[in-house]
Amino acid sequence: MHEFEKAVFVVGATATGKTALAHLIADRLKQHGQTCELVNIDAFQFYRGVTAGTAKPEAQERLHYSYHGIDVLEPLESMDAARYAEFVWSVCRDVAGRGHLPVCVGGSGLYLRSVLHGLDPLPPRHDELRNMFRASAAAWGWPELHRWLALLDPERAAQLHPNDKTRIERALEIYFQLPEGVTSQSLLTKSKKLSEQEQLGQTFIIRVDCADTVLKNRINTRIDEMFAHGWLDEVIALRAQLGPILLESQAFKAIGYREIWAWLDAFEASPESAQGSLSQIRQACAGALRERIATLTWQYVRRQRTWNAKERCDWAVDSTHWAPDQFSWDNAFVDFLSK
RNA sequence: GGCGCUUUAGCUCAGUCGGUAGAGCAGUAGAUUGAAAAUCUACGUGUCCCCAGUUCGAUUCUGGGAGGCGCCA
Repeated sequence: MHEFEKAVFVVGATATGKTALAHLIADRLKQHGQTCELVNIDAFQFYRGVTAGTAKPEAQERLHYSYHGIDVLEPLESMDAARYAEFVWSVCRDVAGRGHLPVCVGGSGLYLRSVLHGLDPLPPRHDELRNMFRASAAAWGWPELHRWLALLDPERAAQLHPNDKTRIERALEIYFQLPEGVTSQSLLTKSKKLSEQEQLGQTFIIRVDCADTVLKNRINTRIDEMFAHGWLDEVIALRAQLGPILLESQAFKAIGYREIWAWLDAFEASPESAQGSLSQIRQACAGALRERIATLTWQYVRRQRTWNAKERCDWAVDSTHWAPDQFSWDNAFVDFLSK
């Protein structure tokens, strides 16, 4: 099974330098006559208007490296992992058709997984069903829906904790879309460890990581840069344009957006807002809010590392002392490129 | 200087009508099959500010001291 021919993946936790490494690879290969095109595998960079907080590459970089998969959705639209994999595969085929090399960059574990290995043929996302389940859960609580699931799909229910609302909801959504007599478990074939699962093409996986203290500093610096790039104004504008419905959107699940929103609410409700100026808001952003966002980002790093540890790694790059001019190719990577 | 409040986990604070204590957040580990930067799970010994007194027993009561906050001077 080949969903795409040949692709390089640059993966790793946030702020470890995936993008810089991908650009370096593209530049070096260009010198040897090989053109790369970059493909975003980040679950938030595809939303238009949600920019400052998602560390998207600069506009010139997007052109220069022929980026795909950035700003392809409106802020209130949503994506799912299976659709996303289809998109990446088709982009990679196009890129290969031009004789270029696709380099996929990103840190979203489930999305990487679905691109690298594919997902089993379960029924798709179904928002009407989800809304029904959510209404029931609001009345009865998720443990009650878990008990219900235990009657309908006992095998799946046994795997899920009664509080795991995301997965209970998904399991019910699957159950109600399957023909009678077909169980979700009977459709599952991908139960092997990720590192042992079949690959859907010829892939080379580069994993970037960085020492904790350095990474924490980079995260802080990056958050400062995000605010300097107008993160706050971006949230203010989106809020005025689209309103509270944004809080329900997938795009706004990106770290920091809901936190900034809540801070704006609190600020407007406070007495200081009467004579409050934007500079006061910016000051506050440099304080407690910034801390909170750094904490959330670090927690995310930990989750990414837990996930990444289970995926194959062909070349581990340590970006702690990042020096592009001293960077040398890994032999396995050279072999992969020449194949 | 006087009066009041306060001192308990890395932080914010509960609580023990006297039997050595627990939430949230943080932290650590793990999970993850179409929301994934999401979501979920597990993990809690800390001179209960210090000294003395009462008591079988004090983090808890009493007295003194020290730090913090507030009000009055």
